[in-house]
Amino acid sequence: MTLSEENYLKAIYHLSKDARDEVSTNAIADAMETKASSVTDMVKKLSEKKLVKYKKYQGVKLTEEGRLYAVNVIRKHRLWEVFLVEKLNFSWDEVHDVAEQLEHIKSDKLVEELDTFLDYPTVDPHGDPIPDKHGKIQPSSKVLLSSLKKGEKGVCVGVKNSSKEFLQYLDKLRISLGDELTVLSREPFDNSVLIRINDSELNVSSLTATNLYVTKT
Amino acid sequence: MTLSEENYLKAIYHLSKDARDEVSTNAIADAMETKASSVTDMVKKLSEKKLVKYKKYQGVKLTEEGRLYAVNVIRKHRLWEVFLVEKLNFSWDEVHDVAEQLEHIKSDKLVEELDTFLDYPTVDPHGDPIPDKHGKIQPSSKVLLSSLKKGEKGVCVGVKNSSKEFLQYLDKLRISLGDELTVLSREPFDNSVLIRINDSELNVSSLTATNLYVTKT
DNA sequence: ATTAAAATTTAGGCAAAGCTAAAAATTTAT
DNA sequence: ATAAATTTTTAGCTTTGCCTAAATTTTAAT
Repeated sequence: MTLSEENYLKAIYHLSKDARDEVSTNAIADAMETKASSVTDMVKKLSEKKLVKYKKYQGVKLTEEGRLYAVNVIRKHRLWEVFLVEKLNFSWDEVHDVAEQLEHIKSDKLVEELDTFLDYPTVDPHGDPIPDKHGKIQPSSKVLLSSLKKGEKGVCVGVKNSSKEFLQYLDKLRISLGDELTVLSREPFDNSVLIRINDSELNVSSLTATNLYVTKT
Repeated sequence: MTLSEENYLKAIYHLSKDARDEVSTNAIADAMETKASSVTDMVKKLSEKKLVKYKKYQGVKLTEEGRLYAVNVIRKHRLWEVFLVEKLNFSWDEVHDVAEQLEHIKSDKLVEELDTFLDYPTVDPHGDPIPDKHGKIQPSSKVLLSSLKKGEKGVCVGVKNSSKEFLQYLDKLRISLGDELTVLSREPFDNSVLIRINDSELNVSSLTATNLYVTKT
């Protein structure tokens, strides 16, 4: 399996929220920053390999084999992200490009040993679930901070908008990955949220609260 | 820089023990398991990029820039080997293929953080020196067990012949990487060596002693 | 129901990196 | 010193993955 084929499978997987719906050529081209004609070429190739189901002009859909392959690449990507953040001092926003390369390294032993070394993590640094080696995925449990009710607690696991500005703003607020927080109150007027975090109280704007993911605890 | 270019630079580096001598097209082709004509093509390309010095029919030689690039790939390869052996339970003979892939991952931060995480190792699991980030290499200090004199001590750091048979034989003798040993006596008749290792005495054949690297301590 | 617009595919090309076979240069051997 | 053998290069072809432009199909609009 080539690097390019793996990237196509991954893109198709991410584009099909629902396993039954078909993904359009243009959607894939946009996601991969390539041209529709290139997508058509590759999709034919993947189709011959029985990794996708494809009918001209009708869009494309992963076969079970293709899905498993894609999920395995995602498993590797997310395990490497955990490694980078927990062991090599990378921050949330720095991991993506490197994990994008590491996910293509081929070695089953490597993946399983890495999983063991990291103590079998279940979510990556963005709060997304890590598929197990059989391709099973726990449904994501992350929710937006804005959806927590008064009194509920959570742990910061990721951001929706990962722009540099937002990440730097979070740094300024001293909010970082893994921090625990409690919702003290919510302000109906402007939808801002008062939270307790790192032993101090902080009022978070609606915009911030709708861009910060937490897992309820 | 493409993966293929990196592999050529690395091969040329390994083939030129002496920085001044020129490496032949055929030697590169053999080392890389490719054809001489392919080598000629690539060498022209590297020459245009000023990474090698090349004159038709005269062989090829790394420029300083090319040498630095090659050494950096080797640095990454050896750091990953240390990681695989020390953190992920790989054995000496399993690391090569995976390190061969990992050495091409592009991220300066990754390399420096990995170096820190591993506590700045100076040799890889085969006893070969790890270049520093400026391309400086400590001369290798590994010697063959057969060269140690009576009373000298060393640490096992690698093998000359890395055949499966030999590695399995070492396992059977309970000799493994990092073990300390002392030469108790040498037998002039058959060049075998009596050593103390892991709190027991062991007589090692000449063939074994000439295939096992140690660093003197 | 046509026609216009949008999406998709086909056709034809390009660059990278490899190959084989033939030509050219160099080295070795008589 | 010349011929034979070896090494290296050139020429031309292949595959992968991408591109543009043109053709085709599907979808949307009147």
